[in-house]
Amino acid sequence: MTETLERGQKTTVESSNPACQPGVEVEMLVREMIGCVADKWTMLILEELTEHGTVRFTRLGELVGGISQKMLTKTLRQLESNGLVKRTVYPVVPPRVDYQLTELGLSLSEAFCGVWEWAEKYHGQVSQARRAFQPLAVPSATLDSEETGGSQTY
Amino acid sequence: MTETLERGQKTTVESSNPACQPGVEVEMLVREMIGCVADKWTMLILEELTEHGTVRFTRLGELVGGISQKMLTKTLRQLESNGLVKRTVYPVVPPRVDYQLTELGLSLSEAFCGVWEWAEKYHGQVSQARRAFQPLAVPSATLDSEETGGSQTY
DNA sequence: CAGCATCCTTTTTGATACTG
DNA sequence: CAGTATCAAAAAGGATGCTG
Repeated sequence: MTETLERGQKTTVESSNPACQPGVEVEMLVREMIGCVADKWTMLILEELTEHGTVRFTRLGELVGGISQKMLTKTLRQLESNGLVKRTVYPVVPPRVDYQLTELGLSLSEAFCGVWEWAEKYHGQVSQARRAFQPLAVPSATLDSEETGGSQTY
Repeated sequence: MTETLERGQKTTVESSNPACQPGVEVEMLVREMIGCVADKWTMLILEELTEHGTVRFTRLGELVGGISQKMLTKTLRQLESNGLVKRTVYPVVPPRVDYQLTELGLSLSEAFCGVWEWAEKYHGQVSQARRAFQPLAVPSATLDSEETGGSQTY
Protein backbone atom coordinates (compact mmCIF):
# COMPACT_ATOMS: atom_id res chain seq x y z
CA MET A 1 0.00 0.00 0.00
CA THR A 2 2.14 2.67 -1.32
CA GLU A 3 -0.51 5.14 -2.21
CA THR A 4 -2.00 6.02 1.05
CA LEU A 5 -5.55 7.11 1.22
CA GLU A 6 -7.15 8.46 -1.80
CA ARG A 7 -10.22 9.07 0.22
CA GLY A 8 -12.99 8.10 -2.00
CA GLN A 9 -13.36 10.72 -4.58
CA LYS A 10 -12.06 14.10 -3.79
CA THR A 11 -14.80 16.26 -5.04
CA THR A 12 -13.03 19.39 -4.22
CA VAL A 13 -9.48 18.55 -4.93
CA GLU A 14 -7.46 21.48 -3.85
CA SER A 15 -4.17 19.75 -3.32
CA SER A 16 -3.51 16.81 -5.51
CA ASN A 17 0.14 16.54 -5.01
CA PRO A 18 1.56 13.74 -7.08
CA ALA A 19 5.15 14.33 -6.29
CA CYS A 20 4.88 15.06 -2.64
CA GLN A 21 2.95 12.66 -0.53
CA PRO A 22 1.87 14.04 2.75
CA GLY A 23 -0.37 11.02 2.83
CA VAL A 24 1.13 9.14 5.71
CA GLU A 25 1.48 12.01 8.12
CA VAL A 26 -1.85 13.46 7.26
CA GLU A 27 -3.33 10.03 7.51
CA MET A 28 -2.23 9.73 11.09
CA LEU A 29 -3.55 13.11 12.03
CA VAL A 30 -6.79 12.52 10.28
CA ARG A 31 -7.26 9.19 11.97
CA GLU A 32 -6.54 10.67 15.32
CA MET A 33 -9.14 13.29 14.68
CA ILE A 34 -11.64 10.76 13.52
CA GLY A 35 -11.03 8.89 16.72
CA CYS A 36 -11.80 11.98 18.72
CA VAL A 37 -14.78 13.03 16.74
CA ALA A 38 -16.42 9.78 15.75
CA ASP A 39 -18.20 9.52 19.01
CA LYS A 40 -21.84 9.25 19.83
CA TRP A 41 -22.07 12.11 22.28
CA THR A 42 -19.84 14.32 20.23
CA MET A 43 -22.11 14.07 17.26
CA LEU A 44 -25.23 14.63 19.29
CA ILE A 45 -23.83 17.63 21.08
CA LEU A 46 -22.57 19.07 17.87
CA GLU A 47 -26.00 18.64 16.45
CA GLU A 48 -27.78 20.35 19.29
CA LEU A 49 -25.38 23.24 19.28
CA THR A 50 -25.92 23.58 15.58
CA GLU A 51 -29.64 23.65 16.02
CA HIS A 52 -29.84 25.92 19.02
CA GLY A 53 -26.84 28.10 18.66
CA THR A 54 -25.83 29.20 22.12
CA VAL A 55 -26.90 26.90 24.89
CA ARG A 56 -26.26 26.63 28.59
CA PHE A 57 -24.80 23.58 30.22
CA THR A 58 -27.87 22.04 31.77
CA ARG A 59 -30.04 22.95 28.85
CA LEU A 60 -27.62 21.26 26.52
CA GLY A 61 -27.81 18.13 28.59
CA GLU A 62 -31.56 18.16 28.31
CA LEU A 63 -31.43 18.65 24.60
CA VAL A 64 -29.04 15.81 24.05
CA GLY A 65 -31.00 13.61 26.38
CA GLY A 66 -29.78 10.59 28.28
CA ILE A 67 -26.35 11.99 28.90
CA SER A 68 -24.86 12.33 32.35
CA GLN A 69 -23.17 15.50 33.54
CA LYS A 70 -19.96 13.63 33.57
CA MET A 71 -20.09 12.73 29.92
CA LEU A 72 -21.48 16.09 28.99
CA THR A 73 -18.64 17.85 30.72
CA LYS A 74 -16.08 15.49 29.35
CA THR A 75 -17.26 15.70 25.80
CA LEU A 76 -17.60 19.44 25.95
CA ARG A 77 -14.09 19.76 27.28
CA GLN A 78 -12.81 17.68 24.47
CA LEU A 79 -14.68 19.70 21.94
CA GLU A 80 -13.38 22.85 23.53
CA SER A 81 -9.82 21.63 23.56
CA ASN A 82 -10.09 20.84 19.91
CA GLY A 83 -11.32 24.32 19.16
CA LEU A 84 -14.74 23.17 18.08
CA VAL A 85 -16.69 24.72 20.89
CA LYS A 86 -16.45 28.04 22.62
CA ARG A 87 -17.11 28.16 26.34
CA THR A 88 -18.24 31.39 27.90
CA VAL A 89 -18.44 31.88 31.62
CA TYR A 90 -20.51 34.68 33.05
CA PRO A 91 -19.49 35.91 36.48
CA VAL A 92 -22.98 35.93 37.83
CA VAL A 93 -24.31 34.48 41.01
CA PRO A 94 -26.09 31.49 39.65
CA PRO A 95 -23.22 30.43 37.45
CA ARG A 96 -23.97 30.67 33.81
CA VAL A 97 -21.91 28.99 31.16
CA ASP A 98 -22.77 29.19 27.53
CA TYR A 99 -21.58 26.86 24.87
CA GLN A 100 -21.54 27.53 21.20
CA LEU A 101 -19.82 26.22 18.14
CA THR A 102 -16.79 27.95 16.78
CA GLU A 103 -16.32 28.38 13.10
CA LEU A 104 -14.36 25.20 13.09
CA GLY A 105 -17.04 23.38 15.00
CA LEU A 106 -19.67 24.62 12.65
CA SER A 107 -17.70 23.35 9.71
CA LEU A 108 -17.48 19.94 11.30
CA SER A 109 -21.16 19.98 12.00
CA GLU A 110 -21.80 20.67 8.39
CA ALA A 111 -19.53 17.83 7.46
CA PHE A 112 -21.56 15.54 9.65
CA CYS A 113 -24.69 16.75 8.01
CA GLY A 114 -24.27 14.17 5.31
CA VAL A 115 -24.27 11.42 7.88
CA TRP A 116 -27.42 12.72 9.50
CA GLU A 117 -29.13 12.91 6.19
CA TRP A 118 -27.98 9.44 5.40
CA ALA A 119 -29.37 8.18 8.68
CA GLU A 120 -32.67 9.88 8.08
CA LYS A 121 -32.88 8.54 4.60
CA TYR A 122 -31.77 4.98 5.14
CA HIS A 123 -32.68 4.05 8.68
CA GLY A 124 -35.51 2.03 7.27
CA GLN A 125 -33.21 -0.07 5.16
CA VAL A 126 -30.89 -0.59 8.07
CA SER A 127 -33.70 -1.70 10.33
CA GLN A 128 -34.83 -4.07 7.66
CA ALA A 129 -31.37 -5.46 7.16
CA ARG A 130 -31.07 -6.03 10.87
CA ARG A 131 -34.17 -8.11 11.04
CA ALA A 132 -33.11 -10.07 8.01
CA PHE A 133 -29.72 -10.77 9.44
CA GLN A 134 -29.32 -14.17 10.92
CA PRO A 135 -26.25 -14.46 13.03
CA LEU A 136 -24.97 -17.85 12.02
CA ALA A 137 -26.43 -20.18 14.53
CA VAL A 138 -23.55 -22.04 15.91
CA PRO A 139 -22.82 -24.73 18.46
CA SER A 140 -24.57 -24.98 21.70
CA ALA A 141 -24.64 -22.21 24.20
CA THR A 142 -23.22 -19.24 22.45
CA LEU A 143 -24.47 -16.63 24.72
CA ASP A 144 -21.53 -14.63 25.77
CA SER A 145 -21.12 -12.11 23.04
CA GLU A 146 -23.81 -9.94 21.61
CA GLU A 147 -21.49 -8.55 19.06
CA THR A 148 -24.11 -8.49 16.41
CA GLY A 149 -24.53 -4.90 17.23
CA GLY A 150 -27.28 -4.19 19.61
CA SER A 151 -29.19 -7.28 18.78
CA GLN A 152 -32.06 -5.91 20.70
CA THR A 153 -34.57 -6.96 18.16
CA TYR A 154 -34.43 -10.59 18.79
CA MET B 1 -35.30 10.33 29.58
CA THR B 2 -37.27 12.75 27.60
CA GLU B 3 -38.35 12.64 24.05
CA THR B 4 -38.51 16.35 23.82
CA LEU B 5 -36.40 16.36 20.78
CA GLU B 6 -37.16 18.67 17.98
CA ARG B 7 -34.02 18.28 16.05
CA GLY B 8 -35.26 17.19 12.71
CA GLN B 9 -36.01 20.43 11.09
CA LYS B 10 -33.68 20.36 8.21
CA THR B 11 -33.87 18.47 5.00
CA THR B 12 -36.72 16.36 6.07
CA VAL B 13 -38.23 13.72 3.96
CA GLU B 14 -40.81 13.59 6.67
CA SER B 15 -42.52 16.77 5.71
CA SER B 16 -43.88 15.07 2.66
CA ASN B 17 -45.31 12.31 4.74
CA PRO B 18 -48.90 13.07 5.68
CA ALA B 19 -49.91 10.01 7.61
CA CYS B 20 -46.89 9.85 9.77
CA GLN B 21 -45.56 11.93 12.60
CA PRO B 22 -41.88 12.08 11.91
CA GLY B 23 -39.91 13.81 14.58
CA VAL B 24 -39.81 11.58 17.58
CA GLU B 25 -39.70 8.13 16.07
CA VAL B 26 -37.33 9.02 13.33
CA GLU B 27 -35.22 10.85 15.81
CA MET B 28 -34.84 7.75 17.91
CA LEU B 29 -33.99 5.58 14.98
CA VAL B 30 -31.54 8.06 13.63
CA ARG B 31 -29.85 8.41 16.97
CA GLU B 32 -29.62 4.71 17.36
CA MET B 33 -27.99 4.48 14.00
CA ILE B 34 -25.61 7.24 14.78
CA GLY B 35 -24.68 5.35 17.89
CA CYS B 36 -23.92 2.30 15.83
CA VAL B 37 -22.09 4.06 13.11
CA ALA B 38 -20.28 6.87 14.84
CA ASP B 39 -17.47 4.63 15.84
CA LYS B 40 -13.79 4.83 15.19
CA TRP B 41 -13.29 1.36 13.75
CA THR B 42 -16.49 1.51 11.78
CA MET B 43 -15.38 4.61 9.99
CA LEU B 44 -11.93 3.28 9.31
CA ILE B 45 -13.16 -0.03 8.01
CA LEU B 46 -15.72 1.68 5.88
CA GLU B 47 -12.97 3.80 4.50
CA GLU B 48 -10.68 0.94 3.64
CA LEU B 49 -13.44 -1.01 2.00
CA THR B 50 -14.29 2.04 -0.02
CA GLU B 51 -10.71 2.40 -1.11
CA HIS B 52 -9.93 -1.19 -1.86
CA GLY B 53 -13.24 -2.62 -2.82
CA THR B 54 -13.18 -6.28 -1.96
CA VAL B 55 -10.79 -7.23 0.78
CA ARG B 56 -10.02 -10.32 2.78
CA PHE B 57 -10.21 -10.46 6.53
CA THR B 58 -6.56 -10.34 7.47
CA ARG B 59 -5.78 -7.91 4.73
CA LEU B 60 -8.47 -5.60 5.98
CA GLY B 61 -7.00 -5.72 9.44
CA GLU B 62 -3.64 -4.71 8.02
CA LEU B 63 -5.15 -1.88 6.08
CA VAL B 64 -6.99 -0.50 9.05
CA GLY B 65 -3.99 -0.93 11.26
CA GLY B 66 -3.88 -1.22 15.00
CA ILE B 67 -7.06 -3.18 15.24
CA SER B 68 -7.32 -6.54 16.95
CA GLN B 69 -8.98 -9.51 15.33
CA LYS B 70 -11.65 -9.29 17.89
CA MET B 71 -12.60 -5.74 17.09
CA LEU B 72 -12.28 -6.36 13.41
CA THR B 73 -14.64 -9.29 13.61
CA LYS B 74 -17.01 -7.50 15.88
CA THR B 75 -17.19 -4.38 13.81
CA LEU B 76 -17.54 -6.33 10.60
CA ARG B 77 -20.36 -8.37 12.08
CA GLN B 78 -22.10 -5.22 13.10
CA LEU B 79 -21.67 -3.71 9.69
CA GLU B 80 -22.91 -6.89 8.14
CA SER B 81 -25.94 -7.07 10.40
CA ASN B 82 -26.80 -3.54 9.44
CA GLY B 83 -26.61 -4.38 5.80
CA LEU B 84 -23.62 -2.21 5.15
CA VAL B 85 -21.13 -4.92 4.37
CA LYS B 86 -21.39 -8.10 2.37
CA ARG B 87 -19.51 -11.14 3.61
CA THR B 88 -18.53 -13.84 1.16
CA VAL B 89 -17.11 -17.15 2.26
CA TYR B 90 -15.22 -19.34 -0.16
CA PRO B 91 -15.18 -23.04 0.64
CA VAL B 92 -11.51 -23.45 0.02
CA VAL B 93 -8.90 -25.07 2.11
CA PRO B 94 -7.19 -22.04 3.42
CA PRO B 95 -10.39 -20.28 4.34
CA ARG B 96 -11.04 -17.18 2.36
CA VAL B 97 -13.56 -14.58 3.34
CA ASP B 98 -14.10 -11.47 1.34
CA TYR B 99 -15.66 -8.32 2.59
CA GLN B 100 -17.12 -5.57 0.50
CA LEU B 101 -19.51 -2.72 0.90
CA THR B 102 -23.10 -3.08 -0.10
CA GLU B 103 -24.92 -0.30 -1.85
CA LEU B 104 -26.10 0.89 1.50
CA GLY B 105 -22.62 0.77 2.93
CA LEU B 106 -21.29 2.68 0.00
CA SER B 107 -23.87 5.36 0.52
CA LEU B 108 -22.84 5.68 4.14
CA SER B 109 -19.24 5.86 3.12
CA GLU B 110 -20.07 8.69 0.82
CA ALA B 111 -21.90 10.40 3.62
CA PHE B 112 -18.80 10.13 5.73
CA CYS B 113 -16.78 11.57 2.95
CA GLY B 114 -17.56 15.04 4.16
CA VAL B 115 -16.11 14.25 7.53
CA TRP B 116 -12.93 12.89 6.03
CA GLU B 117 -12.56 15.92 3.89
CA TRP B 118 -13.15 18.08 6.88
CA ALA B 119 -10.49 16.21 8.82
CA GLU B 120 -8.01 16.57 6.00
CA LYS B 121 -8.74 20.21 5.62
CA TYR B 122 -8.81 21.30 9.23
CA HIS B 123 -6.58 18.95 11.14
CA GLY B 124 -4.04 21.70 11.28
CA GLN B 125 -6.42 24.05 12.99
CA VAL B 126 -7.43 21.39 15.41
CA SER B 127 -3.86 20.58 16.31
CA GLN B 128 -3.24 24.25 16.82
CA ALA B 129 -6.29 24.64 18.99
CA ARG B 130 -5.18 21.73 21.10
CA ARG B 131 -1.82 23.25 21.83
CA ALA B 132 -3.41 26.54 22.65
CA PHE B 133 -5.83 24.94 25.02
CA GLN B 134 -4.51 25.02 28.52
CA PRO B 135 -7.43 24.51 30.87
CA LEU B 136 -6.30 23.83 34.38
CA ALA B 137 -4.36 20.68 34.88
CA VAL B 138 -0.91 21.18 33.55
CA PRO B 139 0.59 17.82 32.66
CA SER B 140 4.18 18.92 32.78
CA ALA B 141 6.35 21.96 32.71
CA THR B 142 5.74 23.38 29.33
CA LEU B 143 6.06 27.02 28.72
CA ASP B 144 5.08 28.94 31.79
CA SER B 145 2.63 31.35 30.34
CA GLU B 146 1.30 34.13 32.44
CA GLU B 147 -1.39 33.36 34.92
CA THR B 148 -4.51 33.77 32.96
CA GLY B 149 -6.27 34.77 36.11
CA GLY B 150 -9.42 33.29 34.78
CA SER B 151 -11.71 31.08 36.71
CA GLN B 152 -9.18 28.60 37.83
CA THR B 153 -10.64 25.82 39.77
CA TYR B 154 -7.62 24.29 41.25
C1' DC C 1 -26.11 26.35 38.07
C1' DA C 2 -21.99 24.31 36.73
C1' DG C 3 -18.66 21.03 37.53
C1' DC C 4 -15.24 18.44 39.95
C1' DA C 5 -13.97 14.35 42.82
C1' DT C 6 -14.87 9.84 44.24
C1' DC C 7 -16.67 5.26 44.22
C1' DC C 8 -18.59 1.62 41.76
C1' DT C 9 -20.71 -1.01 37.85
C1' DT C 10 -20.87 -1.99 33.04
C1' DT C 11 -18.67 -2.22 28.48
C1' DT C 12 -15.04 -2.35 25.64
C1' DT C 13 -10.70 -3.83 24.24
C1' DG C 14 -6.46 -6.52 23.95
C1' DA C 15 -3.87 -10.71 24.40
C1' DT C 16 -3.57 -15.38 24.03
C1' DA C 17 -5.09 -20.14 23.26
C1' DC C 18 -7.64 -23.06 20.44
C1' DT C 19 -10.43 -24.89 16.17
C1' DG C 20 -11.86 -26.21 11.11
C1' DC D 1 -6.74 -18.08 7.09
C1' DA D 2 -10.56 -16.82 9.61
C1' DG D 3 -12.40 -17.02 13.03
C1' DT D 4 -14.28 -18.41 18.27
C1' DA D 5 -13.69 -18.63 23.36
C1' DT D 6 -11.88 -16.86 27.49
C1' DC D 7 -9.60 -14.13 30.78
C1' DA D 8 -7.65 -9.85 32.36
C1' DA D 9 -6.95 -4.95 31.73
C1' DA D 10 -8.78 -0.63 30.62
C1' DA D 11 -12.04 2.55 29.57
C1' DA D 12 -16.66 4.25 29.68
C1' DG D 13 -20.46 5.43 32.16
C1' DG D 14 -23.62 6.29 36.27
C1' DA D 15 -24.65 7.93 40.93
C1' DT D 16 -23.65 10.70 44.61
C1' DG D 17 -21.63 14.31 47.53
C1' DC D 18 -19.49 18.56 47.68
C1' DT D 19 -17.94 23.27 46.17
C1' DG D 20 -18.34 28.51 44.67
